[in-house]
Amino acid sequence: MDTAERLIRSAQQLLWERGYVGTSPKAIQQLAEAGQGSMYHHFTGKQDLAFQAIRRNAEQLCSEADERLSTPGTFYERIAAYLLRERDVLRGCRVGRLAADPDVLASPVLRGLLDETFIWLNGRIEELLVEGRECGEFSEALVPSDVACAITAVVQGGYVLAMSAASPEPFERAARGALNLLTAYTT
Amino acid sequence: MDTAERLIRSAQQLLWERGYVGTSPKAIQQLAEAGQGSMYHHFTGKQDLAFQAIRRNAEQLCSEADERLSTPGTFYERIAAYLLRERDVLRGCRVGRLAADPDVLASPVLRGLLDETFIWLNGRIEELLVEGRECGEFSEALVPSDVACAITAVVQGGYVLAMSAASPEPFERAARGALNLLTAYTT
DNA sequence: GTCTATATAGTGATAGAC
DNA sequence: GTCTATCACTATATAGAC
Repeated sequence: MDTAERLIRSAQQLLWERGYVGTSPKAIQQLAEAGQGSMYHHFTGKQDLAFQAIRRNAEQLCSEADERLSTPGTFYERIAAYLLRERDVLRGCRVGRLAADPDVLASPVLRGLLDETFIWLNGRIEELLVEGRECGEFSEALVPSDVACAITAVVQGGYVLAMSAASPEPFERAARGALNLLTAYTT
Repeated sequence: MDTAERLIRSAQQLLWERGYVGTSPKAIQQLAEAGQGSMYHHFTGKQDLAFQAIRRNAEQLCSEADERLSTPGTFYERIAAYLLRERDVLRGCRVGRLAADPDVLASPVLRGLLDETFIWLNGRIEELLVEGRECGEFSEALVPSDVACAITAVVQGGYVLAMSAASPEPFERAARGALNLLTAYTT
């Protein structure tokens, strides 16, 4: 694996674990076993490297989510598969965590990566709800665009609660709670 | 207002806006118009001051939430009043934001403040759901402990989505989505 | 209680040799 | 492409005068 690749992967890991402000170029270099000079040869600076690392993390998140959401079964089951999938909850969300980072919020280009990710995720869930409603699995009273957003939010908020508690339990309860509510709209 | 109080309030504001890692003692001093010496006279260091500021922010959050949750009306209406209350969504949650901060997570005493806050908030919402179920407003199929957690998570996740989008809209949709789901369980 | 001076370490980047 | 040197700046404190 070449140096640029090692730098990106190290940045991916550290951004996930510590956010942008909490991650220094030096820490990335050490984890990647690369020198100062290497990093600034391959990337223009911290933000450039972070951009590529965050994009990579976002792609992986979308890919993993899509896997569960595309599972066979009813639409309810597919959403349940997504919400209840095994996760290392206490690592937090590799994308959502950055939404609390002042430097990310101040940078339209970095924040844009988060925005895109959630737009995609939300849209994907909304599709399932729309289809589920059309085929009669969900009640007509269900509002797909709002409920999709609520489901996405439950996951992100579940991480926040779990990190605060230093326990995966609040995440799991929130996920079960969302499904419990969704059940009421299944016919 | 005395110096210690000004320092605490300045810290409250900066911690809310920028998190713990993103807030330096110097920035707090400048906002409070206090000198280096003053701060270290009244507090043992950054963490001590932050602890008191976060506790204050947490108390205010609980107090404001309780106000809406204690409103007159049906239990559904009280939860709706909480979810739909006017907020400056793009400021984020003054407590939840810190759940992404590596230094806060590494400090049991700081993290404990977040944990306590969400335990209280969750418990308060669960009470309403339990009472609402007992009086027949909600279906017996509703699981209060899980749904309470989901509601708390929707709010926290709503902030994450809104900050990412630099728009309050995702928060509002998530809140409406949660209520849309809850409606299905009202009799 | 508040001030200024000082200290150690870290941050984010640039320069130029190899 | 990588290395070391250097830089200006900030972070988080401590010391001691006033």
